[in-house]
Amino acid sequence: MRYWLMKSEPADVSIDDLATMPNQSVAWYGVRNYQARNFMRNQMLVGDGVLFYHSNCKEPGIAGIARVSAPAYPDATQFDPNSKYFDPKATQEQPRWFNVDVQLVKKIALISIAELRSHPELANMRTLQKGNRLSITPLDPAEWDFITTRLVQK
DNA sequence: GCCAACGTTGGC
DNA sequence: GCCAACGTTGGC
Repeated sequence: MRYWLMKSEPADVSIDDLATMPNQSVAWYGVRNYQARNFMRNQMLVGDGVLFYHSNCKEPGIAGIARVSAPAYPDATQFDPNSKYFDPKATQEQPRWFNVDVQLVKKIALISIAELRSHPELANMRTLQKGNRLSITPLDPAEWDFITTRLVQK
């Protein structure tokens, strides 16, 4: 069992959007970075813990707790010429991009990036490092525990 | 809107 | 295989 932080732009898919999806589950489509793809394809398992993070928005931060609900499979948007995620070099026989499904566990009161930065326990979180842009990052179990037991409001 | 940081592309 | 140029990310 691993733990992950996954960034989503709320203008695209927000925590409230996730809550309205069938089974409160969504395909994590659109990842076009090899490192993030490899995390999904090679390491993520059903049941892994996910922090759902709102990025590139007015109030960046952790907006909810989620879980991996399906193992990686080819990202459908790479085959769709009308999608902004279309990849002409991808084929059905040799897909280039993969995604897992992510399911809501619960929405939480937003934990802002400023709050995350204020805790020394979280100083090594990759999302908080200068220049980090990776949209999927592994979390230490200690970081997951700290956030889900100390920072999530009851 | 700015811009630092980073990943990808493509000419050589 | 190097590396400059370019495009993107994402907090501020």
